[in-house]
Amino acid sequence: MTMDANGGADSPWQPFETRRRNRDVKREAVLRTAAQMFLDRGYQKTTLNDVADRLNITKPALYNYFRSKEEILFACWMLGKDKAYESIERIDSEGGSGLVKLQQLIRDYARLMTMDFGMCMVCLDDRELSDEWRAEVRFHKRHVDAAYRRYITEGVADGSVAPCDTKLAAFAIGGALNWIGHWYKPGSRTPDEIAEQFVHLLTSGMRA
Amino acid sequence: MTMDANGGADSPWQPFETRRRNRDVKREAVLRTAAQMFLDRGYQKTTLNDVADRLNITKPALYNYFRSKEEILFACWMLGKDKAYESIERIDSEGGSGLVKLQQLIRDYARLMTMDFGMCMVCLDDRELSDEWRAEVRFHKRHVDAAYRRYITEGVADGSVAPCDTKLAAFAIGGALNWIGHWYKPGSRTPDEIAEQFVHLLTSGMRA
Amino acid sequence: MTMDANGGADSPWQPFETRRRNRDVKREAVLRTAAQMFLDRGYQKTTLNDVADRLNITKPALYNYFRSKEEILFACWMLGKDKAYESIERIDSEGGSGLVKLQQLIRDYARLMTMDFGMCMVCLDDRELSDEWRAEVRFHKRHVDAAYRRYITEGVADGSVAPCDTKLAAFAIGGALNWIGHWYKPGSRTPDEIAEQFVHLLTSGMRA
Amino acid sequence: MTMDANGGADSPWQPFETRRRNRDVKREAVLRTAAQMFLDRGYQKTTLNDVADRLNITKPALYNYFRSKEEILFACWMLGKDKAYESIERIDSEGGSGLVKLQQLIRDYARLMTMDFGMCMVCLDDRELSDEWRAEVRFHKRHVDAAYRRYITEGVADGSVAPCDTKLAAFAIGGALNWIGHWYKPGSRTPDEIAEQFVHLLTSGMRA
DNA sequence: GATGAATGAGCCTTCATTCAT
DNA sequence: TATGAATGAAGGCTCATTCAT
Repeated sequence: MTMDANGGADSPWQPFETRRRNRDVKREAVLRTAAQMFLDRGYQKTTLNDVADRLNITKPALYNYFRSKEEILFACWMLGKDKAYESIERIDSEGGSGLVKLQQLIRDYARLMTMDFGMCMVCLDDRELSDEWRAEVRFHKRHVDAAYRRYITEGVADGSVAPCDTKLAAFAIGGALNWIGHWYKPGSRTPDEIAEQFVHLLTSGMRA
Repeated sequence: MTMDANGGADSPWQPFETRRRNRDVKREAVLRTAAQMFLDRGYQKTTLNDVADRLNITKPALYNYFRSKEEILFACWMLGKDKAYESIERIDSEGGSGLVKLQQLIRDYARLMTMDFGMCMVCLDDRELSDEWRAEVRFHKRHVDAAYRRYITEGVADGSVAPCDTKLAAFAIGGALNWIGHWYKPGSRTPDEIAEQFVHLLTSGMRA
Repeated sequence: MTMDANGGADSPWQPFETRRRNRDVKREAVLRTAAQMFLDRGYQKTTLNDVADRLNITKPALYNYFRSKEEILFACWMLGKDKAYESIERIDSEGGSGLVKLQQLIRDYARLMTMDFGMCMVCLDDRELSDEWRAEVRFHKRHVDAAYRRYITEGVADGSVAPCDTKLAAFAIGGALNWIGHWYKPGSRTPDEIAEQFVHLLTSGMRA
Repeated sequence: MTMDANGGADSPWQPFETRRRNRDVKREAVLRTAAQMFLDRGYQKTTLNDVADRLNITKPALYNYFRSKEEILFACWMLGKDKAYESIERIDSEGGSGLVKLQQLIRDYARLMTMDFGMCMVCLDDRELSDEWRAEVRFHKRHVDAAYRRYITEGVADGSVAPCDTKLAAFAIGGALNWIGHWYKPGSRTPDEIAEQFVHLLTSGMRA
């Protein structure tokens, strides 16, 4: 088998940097495949053999990239979380009224819910995780939830949002958004259309 | 160690005594216990031994009331479905504007989501079920979903609801409500309070 | 439910003799039903529930007539054995040359193999029985086998049968006959036709 | 207690050592061990644990070679069938009178019945198999049976065999031979002696 | 890095049998 | 005599994980 072009000249050993990059590429492939299968048939009903088969490798090979099935699940969750955190950080840095920030978060989060790793956050059950990891997941869940509440509270304070039960309002909005992950299938409506509609549907009743 | 300290509280099976009563009572006790445990730790991670232990019986005794673990899951789901159907039928029979009907459904459904069997409908994964049963569950899910859409459509027609993307609006409302099952814990807010708040939050932006 | 005619006048308690007779009738019904089912689907794959269902009673009711499933199997075997013993006794008492006796035994045994209890002797596996019962069954098997050998030996002695390896000849004849139980289905050939043909087939080569 | 005293004799799995060899060798070892145990104590009463124990492995390891217990049973049967088919093919290719062919088949089949896989064909109950496999087994059974009938018919046609009821004659011969599997124990008579005697016993009465 | 083989733990389900009524 | 309910024991199968190569 000839070596492909992306490595060292003639040596069968690719340079360290290339090897590490290959490794990361493969790790991510495992992750993406696993995420899709977890979403498709459920975490418990997806065996590592299933995942390995789809990747054309064998089960033990997965252990080169992850220490356990649970770690794969955790990593899926973390990828989604990163996206959510990025949104929140960007929104916070951009400023604006509470309502504007809330609308931006809804927009971003709706789009996230139409993507694999976003779906993982709400479709996979954190009770599959060990105590430690579950604690971390729940911590991040609360962080996202806190952002909703914070924006609503800010909105009420700055007059852009009508007074309401902040906690329940955040749950309602979060629920509507999270649920996207449960019903979205690529098809009639694009993620952007969904996002805009949800911004409208979820905030038109909240304006001051 | 006292004999009944560990949770056999409302089990109709007294440990080794007085175990003669109505079959249906027992069947329902199995169902309620199983539902709680499924919700608490997940369907897959709940073993029939766990369920039986909590009921002070042995695993095979469960098979007097259900033919399989899966049938228990299905029965849990069906109980929740019955409640939802009752609501829809009552609302349909009582009449009123589309908006009123929608509000009534939100109210009922929010309360349902705070009860065990209601939670089962949204927290348990229908992919655990065999094809046949899953098909039935999904049929009923669509029936409930159709009610949301119907009320919205009626509201738009009778002028009580502002024109909107009916399908997405139904998903948004349904999602917010379904999600209650994922976060509700008896505590700060009563089911009725939640129901009223959700009626307000989810419909104030939809009025014509 | 009115009492049927076979008991005491007006008393709901039938006289002792009648009750005992009823009991025997029922016991035999259990036996016949069980035998047919054992033959039809195998001993292990026939559950006591199956048997009870076909009799329109419940499983524990069977225990009024038999102490265990194994005892039913044993009883089936014994019924077949009784028939075989009767044949042998009758043949011995009637006398005749060895060949005549052998032919008579073949005739009787072939017919027995077309009847339920006869089939039980060869189609049911005595390894299902406990050591004690199995020992008894095997004792009787040897007794029947011994009859074959005895008649052959007598035949050789009295000149009606050509000299041969007695033991193997008995096995060959016994095997051909026993196998009838494995293939016989009521249909093209009657038990009597089979019996006569087998007499011919199995002894025409043995004549002196 | 010595380590290898208990029967791991010909197991390719040395207890905890040197377990690297050909996959087919191991698969066949599983098969042979299972066949012996099925014959010895019956299919149902042989657990996979029993089989695994005797092979010095654990139960799930068996699943590397077979997908189910039933498949093991089926494979045992097929091995016996292959031998029978080989005989028939060879006999057909060698030609000769119907009687000669029949005698040759009796000879081969009698020897087969003294070997493990041959015994499996007649001592194991095909009702243990699923519908599909049972159908295949029965198809092959009929094929072998058809060979007996064919040779007899040919013999009658070519004058080497006296006219007779072909079907019953085939059953008689087949039964006598199959039964060998039920009584044969290595001991007083060698397989070859048995084979020769059976050729004589079963055909001397059939000559034209 | 990848694989074939093996393991240990566990779970659902079945069923003969018992017992109180 | 018959039953509904319950049990104990066991078995087949799955699967994440490990290990030697």
